[in-house]
Amino acid sequence: MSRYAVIYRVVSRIPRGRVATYGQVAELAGLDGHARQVGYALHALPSASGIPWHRVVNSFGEVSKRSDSDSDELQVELLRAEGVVFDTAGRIDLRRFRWRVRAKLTRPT
DNA sequence: TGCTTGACATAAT
DNA sequence: CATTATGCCAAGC
Repeated sequence: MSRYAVIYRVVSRIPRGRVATYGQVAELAGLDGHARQVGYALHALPSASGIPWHRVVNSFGEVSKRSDSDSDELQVELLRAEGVVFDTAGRIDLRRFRWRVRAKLTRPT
């Protein structure tokens, strides 16, 4: 199985209205630490793949700006359409929208 | 075939 | 969470 396939599977598992970071996806995909490949996998991902790639953001909960097109805007729109709220800095409050599947990553203060 | 770049993360400063 | 440096895998040239 390609590493990409695992990544896609994990991304597909992200609940609607929730977001996950590249690092988290990488960890869940078994690519612990290889967050870069997650982003690259999504980059190579076709638009019609049905994968909710827009639910994947960087560590700051912000939509990463890529070299190509205005897909970043699209990603924001898609997330907002799912109920995800962006603050004035264009970032997501991970404390509320972070996809918690791993208690290890959650920090209940 | 080999080097550079890329939707990032983490540790150190 | 600021910046800088390093690591990882795959794709492009």
